[in-house]
Amino acid sequence: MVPPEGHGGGEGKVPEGHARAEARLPDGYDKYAFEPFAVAVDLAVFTVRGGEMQALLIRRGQEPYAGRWALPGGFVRPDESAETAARRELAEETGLSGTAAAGLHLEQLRTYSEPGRDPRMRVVSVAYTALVPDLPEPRGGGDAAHAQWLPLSGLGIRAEHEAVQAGREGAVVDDRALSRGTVLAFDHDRILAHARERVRAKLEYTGLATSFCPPEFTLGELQQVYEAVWGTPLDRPNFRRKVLATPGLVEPVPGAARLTKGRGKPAALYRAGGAAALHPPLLRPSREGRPA
Amino acid sequence: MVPPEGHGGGEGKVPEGHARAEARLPDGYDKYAFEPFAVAVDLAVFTVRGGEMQALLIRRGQEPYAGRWALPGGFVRPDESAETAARRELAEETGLSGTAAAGLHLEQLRTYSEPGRDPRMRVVSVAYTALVPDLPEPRGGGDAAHAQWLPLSGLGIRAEHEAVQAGREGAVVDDRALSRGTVLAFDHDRILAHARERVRAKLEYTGLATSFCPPEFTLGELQQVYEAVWGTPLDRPNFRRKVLATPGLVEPVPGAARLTKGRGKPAALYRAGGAAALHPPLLRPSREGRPA
DNA sequence: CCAAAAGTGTTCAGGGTACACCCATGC
DNA sequence: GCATGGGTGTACCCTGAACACTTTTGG
Repeated sequence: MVPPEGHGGGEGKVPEGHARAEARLPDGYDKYAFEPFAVAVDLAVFTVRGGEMQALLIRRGQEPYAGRWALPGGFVRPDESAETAARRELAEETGLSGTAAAGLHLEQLRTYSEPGRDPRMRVVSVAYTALVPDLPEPRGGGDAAHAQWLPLSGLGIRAEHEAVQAGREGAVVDDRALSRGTVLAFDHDRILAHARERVRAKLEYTGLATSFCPPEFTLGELQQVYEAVWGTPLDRPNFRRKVLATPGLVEPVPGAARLTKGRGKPAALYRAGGAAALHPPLLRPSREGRPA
Repeated sequence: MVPPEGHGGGEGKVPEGHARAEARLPDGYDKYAFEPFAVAVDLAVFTVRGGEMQALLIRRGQEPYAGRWALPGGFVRPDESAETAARRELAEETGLSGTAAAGLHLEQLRTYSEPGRDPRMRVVSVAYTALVPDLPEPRGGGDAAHAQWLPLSGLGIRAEHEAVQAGREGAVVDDRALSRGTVLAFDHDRILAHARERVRAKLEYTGLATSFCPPEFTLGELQQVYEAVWGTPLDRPNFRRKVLATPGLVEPVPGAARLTKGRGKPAALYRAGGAAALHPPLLRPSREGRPA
């Protein structure tokens, strides 16, 4: 912050830059005195389909990285925040209406600003993670049907324990050891890997898993979300008890019940609870070291 | 990302903007076709002194917000990443040499991009959190001695449970209910509150607390860090056992021992362990709801 | 000898894991 | 009836909380 002044000292720390620096007013500032940064948003949109996590990706038509998959995204417009831009892109890319997209979970992940990450110009990208339920036909409704769900397993995104082996021991996964190769355009492998790790971790201590579910869901469906994201089978009785014992995670829909796959006993329905933070957390099992 | 192309579709989604948009080349792009964004870094630098968390702040000398405290920070230069810029600013502001500052914990917090956050122009700020030990004289060694440590308790930064009361129930504190008023310049109250909450949370499941300690420290000192950050007294025997039972948190310095305040039994010395992630986590007690 | 800080031992309750068992529905 | 998924009960283990106690230093 504190643009032209530097900070407190008052010696006008404007970056010298190779920019079109005109007169740098001593008491004012010149909007165009800096090397231009483009500010964009990138979206890591996840869903759970067919028992595994999938990401919404876009096939690039032009250089650089023509033909490669990339994260959806776009520029931040002059009058909007990155958050707003991300929400707008999310609605466009999922093909949902603005009001429908407003209910989706959207969360800032982190910002990627390495100078060389786009070969054409300096682009600073604020990455967001979005979680959507398994929509019937989630692609862009109109012409932008180039968006597609792809399972993470086919994208060289490593599971955490593999990455930990590749890197050093108990690192919190800020590393780039998470993506096996360069499958996606730009640094999107890294972004997607970071986003996936964040989601995996957040399922433990937040009610995030319900964002993958439709408005009303059964505990079996919720368990499938956990199992898909963590890649671990869970004990059904214990899962059930933990979820119901966690205040604010889910709340029952009074009389409702539904069959799951045409088979078995009809299951009670639940809605997402209001609480975002879970106490106690719902820990995933094993994690190299202690048993289960 | 994917600057001038939009994404895959190929319809050149360049933001229209009130910008100096000249000819928008269909296959190329114009670096200056966008409203200029300034990209800056803001630093929330914390230490533990006198039994409480303190932040490094700077007194602003000019408008806007002249006379108010602000977070240290500065612009990202054309050839550096936000990470590099943050590291550079951290070294400048703490007065440490580059090599000494390289050892400090520095971590990206999140990015603030609301259009009106700086009244003068559009500034997108990537905020970082830094943790430093209680340095003897941590201010800028030279002329920039305007940086000062201030206890958070005097800045209207709420504790988590207060913020939770103010907001809704178990929210994960992405709210602005964390800062009581507007004490700092710009949106720095909010940034500082977010940073503090992150540090508090991260102490539970990472080895971050050692970043507040000198290279060699006693378990008593480490415990004081936890107690200061969480604002809760901890049971010494249990703390001791947990820390020593957590692989990679600390490692003993073979023969060393030191007195703590001239009094009592000399304590064994420890170094920070290599592990960043703790299993099992070191949970803080109570947290409104379950006892302790 | 006393105060202060470090370090050890022990008890006890709650929560997590594992697993056995019963219920309801479609075919 | 049988397969499939939903739901309940229970025994055991282990961690974490509480607290009593010993050790080593300076005054």
